[in-house]
Order: sequence, then structure tokens, then C-alpha cells
Amino acid sequence: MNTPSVETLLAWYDQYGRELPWRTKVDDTSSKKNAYRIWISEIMLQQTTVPVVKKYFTKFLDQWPTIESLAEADSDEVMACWAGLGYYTRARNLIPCAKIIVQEHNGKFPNSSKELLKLPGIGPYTASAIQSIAFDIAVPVVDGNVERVYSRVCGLTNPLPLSKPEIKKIAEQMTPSERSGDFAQAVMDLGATVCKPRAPKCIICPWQRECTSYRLGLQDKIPYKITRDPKPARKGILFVCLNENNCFLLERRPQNGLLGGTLGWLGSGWDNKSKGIFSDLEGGLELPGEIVHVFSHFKASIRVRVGVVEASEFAGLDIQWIPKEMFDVNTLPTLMKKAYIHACKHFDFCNLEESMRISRS
DNA sequence: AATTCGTGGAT
DNA sequence: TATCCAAGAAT
Repeated sequence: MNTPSVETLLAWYDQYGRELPWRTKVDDTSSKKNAYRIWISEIMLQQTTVPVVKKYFTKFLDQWPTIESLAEADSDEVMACWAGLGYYTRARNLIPCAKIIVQEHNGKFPNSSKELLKLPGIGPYTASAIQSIAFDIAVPVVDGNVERVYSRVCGLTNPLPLSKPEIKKIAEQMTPSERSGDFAQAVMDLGATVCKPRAPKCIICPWQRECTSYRLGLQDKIPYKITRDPKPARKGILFVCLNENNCFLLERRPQNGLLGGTLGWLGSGWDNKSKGIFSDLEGGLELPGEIVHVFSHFKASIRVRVGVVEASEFAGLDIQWIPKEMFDVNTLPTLMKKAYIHACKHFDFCNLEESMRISRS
């Protein structure tokens, strides 16, 4: 096998690498890169895509431009800013992580993997990414892009994730002592824009000549993967309710588990949790149709009920009564947003009595 | 080690 | 419509 050329890829990156918000230097007085911005971008980018993160990154950085400001941020506001991005544990970990860095590291990110890995929300990938991109330390950075690129270039016949140890070794060999951060980002850019999961653009790939998969015509087959089980289906209910004072009934969900720490409607069935007084058989006005929402590991089909409830009925749950005029649906995770939109499509919360009468008929 | 964590776009 | 899957971490 020909060894992929680091120089070739760096030259490609210099010409075709993407311009991204977190790659622009904000500090004109210093060439030092902003580890805080890189950290936020890396957390946001976990298991999602650049176009999605772009929409969140700028908003987040405007609101909390420094590690110190984030350390003192309000948790509910951070969760609201994150709403829609998914994997909410990432958001929950931000403030604790910022506090540790401010209080125990003098506001500066540590640059050793040992210290980075102690921080909440930072695992092997993110630790190496921060070391590499923020501090130019020559460590291998392995994400999904890197796995795919090296699987193809080296023509790995072992399927993922079994080939991960092999890929790690390849990354160690490839990582250059100079410009290691640029090289890491170059491989990831290559994976995202050229060596894509489907229909790779081998015709314009800077590593075409040394790519074993291309030579063998296997670029659409590699990386091989172990097939996984189909997602199970669940059914359930969500309640979009007002009380007599025109306040929506919302719950701050438990910190751990599905949609942990986010704000949402009470419900039952779909999240394998009991909500006490709510059951599938009681209360509210059931709207026609259903919401379908696909989570990472199951598919939920959910009916929506609306109604007027009394405040006193919900003691014991971490609920919030939010005045209708204060309510912002964009602070809810996507499932809950869908439920609200579905409810509004069939029900006028500004005209309760009329809506109840119409919906009943 | 295997599961559990969202979401939206592409095909 | 069904499936894949994207800059992973925590448990």
C-alpha cells in the first residue's frame, strides 16, 4: 500500500478547507487560538453536522463569549439555547466543565489528555481534538470521518467498529509533528466534503492515487459495517395543557435519561416512565392524528391531548407554569415542539371554550 | 462491552 | 417510507 501523503492533504486543506466560524481567530492581538471556542464547537459537533452547528454556535458564543461568562450562566438558559440540537447531556455538562476550568485551571484549558479527560463531557475524541487544534500537540484525532477515510484509503476489510484499534494505529502513524491540528481538520474536512459516506467524490480526491478502495473499486462498499437491529416502536401521549390563568403546564425533566434536563409537556407511554396521575385513559381532549418522532434508539408515535388543568393537581413533579405570552416553543426539544405545533393546528389556545366545543363536535 | 443518549438531511 | 448516519460520551 502506498502511504497517504500528509503534505498532499495539507496542501489540499489550504486550498479547499472549509471556512467555519470556530476557525476564525477572534483575538487579533494574539496568534493563540481560542480553546474555549474550539471546545464549544467540538461539543456541538458531536454526532451532528456542520450546517446544523453553524446555526447554534454563533448564537451561543454571542450569549456566552468567554469561559468565565459560561461558568456563571443560568442552566435553564443554556438548555434553552441548546434546544433542538439533541443529546442534551452535552449541554448539561457545559457549565460544570466551565466552572472547573475557571476555578481549578485559572480559566485556561489544560493541554494534557490526562486533565482534559477528567472534564465532564470531554472524552477521547474531544480531548485529542482540543490538544491538536487548540494547542498544536501532535496527537491522533479519530472521529467518524477519520474512520471512514482511513478505512477506504487503506482498504480495511475488517468491519467497523471492530477495525477501530487498527484505525487508531494508522492515525498515530499518519499524524505529523507539524501542523497536526490542521492535519486533523484536513482529514475531517476530506471525509465531510469528498470522502463522504455515500457517493464519495473520488474524482477530485487528493488521496485518490494512494487509495486502496478506489484502486479496487470498493469505495462504495468500504467501510464495511456490522448490521444493527431495527429500532423498536413505542406509542404514547403528550398533554399540552393550560391552567385557568392561561399558563402552560411544562415539566423540567429529570437530569438523567431521555431528554434529560429539558423542558417539555407531561405525557406517558413513550419514554418508559410513569407520570403519576396521567394515564392513557384519563383527561384532556385527544386531537386527531399523531406525531412521529425518531430518537436514536426507538421510534415514537404520539397522540396529543389538550385541556385545562388545575395547578394543585401536580405537586411532586418538577413542573413550571409558563404564561402563554411568555412561552417560547423554541426553548423546547424537537419532540415537544412538534407536539405544540400539532396542538395549535387543531386547537386555539386563545379561545379555549370555543375550541373545546368545536373539537368535541 | 453494550446501551443509552436527538436530530435533520440525503438517498 | 425506511434507512443511514454526522467532529462521541457516559454508564
